[in-house]
Amino acid sequence: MDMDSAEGGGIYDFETIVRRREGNLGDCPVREVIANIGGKWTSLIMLALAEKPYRFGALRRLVPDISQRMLTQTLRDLQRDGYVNREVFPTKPPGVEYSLTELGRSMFQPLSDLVMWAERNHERVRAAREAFDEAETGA
Amino acid sequence: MDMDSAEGGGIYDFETIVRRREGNLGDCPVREVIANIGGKWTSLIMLALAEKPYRFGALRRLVPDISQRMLTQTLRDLQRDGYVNREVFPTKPPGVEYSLTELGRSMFQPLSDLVMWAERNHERVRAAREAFDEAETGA
DNA sequence: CGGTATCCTCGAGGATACTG
DNA sequence: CAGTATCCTCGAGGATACCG
Repeated sequence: MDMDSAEGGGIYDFETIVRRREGNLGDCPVREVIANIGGKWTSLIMLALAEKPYRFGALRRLVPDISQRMLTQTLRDLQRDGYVNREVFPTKPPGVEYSLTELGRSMFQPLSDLVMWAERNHERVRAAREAFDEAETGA
Repeated sequence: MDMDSAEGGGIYDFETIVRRREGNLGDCPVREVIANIGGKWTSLIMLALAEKPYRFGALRRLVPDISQRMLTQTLRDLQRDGYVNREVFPTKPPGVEYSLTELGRSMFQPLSDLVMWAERNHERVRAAREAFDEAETGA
C-alpha cells in the first residue's frame, strides 16, 4: 500500500476505527457513540448512577444546575443507548428509579478513567490555556 | 477508606468530582475538560496524532469530511489545552507539523480506552437504540 | 412526583472565497 | 501549503408553564 498513513505502528490503526463508508465519516460508529457521551450532562449523570440508583428528583438535587428538560432528555438518551434502566414504581405518587445496565457499567469503566484523568489534570490544562491566551494577547 | 455512599463503595465520590461552587456546576473543572474532548472531531484528530505527527494537509486527507475551518479550530483548541504541539518549518512553502505533547499522550490513554470501547460495543448500542425506537413506535 | 409542551437563544459547525 | 474571513444553518440546551 502506498498510503503514507498506515505505517509507523501506532497505538491503534486509524483506518480500523474510522471505517470510511463511501467517503462519509459522519457514519463513523465510534463518533456516533462518543457524541452522546460527550453531551453536557452525560458524564455527570453516569457518574451519579454509577454510585447507586437514583430517583428523578434525587438526581435533580444532585445536579442542581440541570434543567428538568435536560435531565429528562439526557436520561432518555442514555436509556435509548442501553446504558440506563428505567423502573417505574406505581406508588402514590409514582416513583421512577434509574440505574445503570450492564452495558452502562461496561461503558462507565473507560468513562470514569477519563473523568478521573480530568480530575487529576485539569490544573495543567487550565495552566496551558492561560499560557496560550497570554501569548496570544502579548503577541 | 470511608466512602460517602453506603452501597458497596461507589466507584468514585460524586462530591469530589462535582465540586459545587456556590451552586454553580458550570465551573466544574471536569466538565470544562471533557467538553473539549467531546467535540465532534477531537477524538478523531487525537487518534490520528497518537499514531504519529502529521502535517495540516495530511490530516485533512485522513479526515476528508472535516472542513478546513474546523480542522484549524480543533487543532487550535487542542493546542490551547496543551495536548498538541505545533511546529512550523520555514520551508518553501511553509510546512506545519502537529504532534501530541506529553500531556496529550497522557490524556490519550483514557480517551483511547473509551474509543476502543466504542469500537467494540457500538453494535450493542445500535441494537439498543433500534429496540428503544421500535418500542416507542409500536406503543 | 416525574414528567410534556413551547418558545427562544446562542454557538458549534458547515460552505465558500480569499491570502501570505 | 496552511491557513483567515464571512456568512449561514441548525440543533443543543435553557426558561417557563402546564399535566397525570
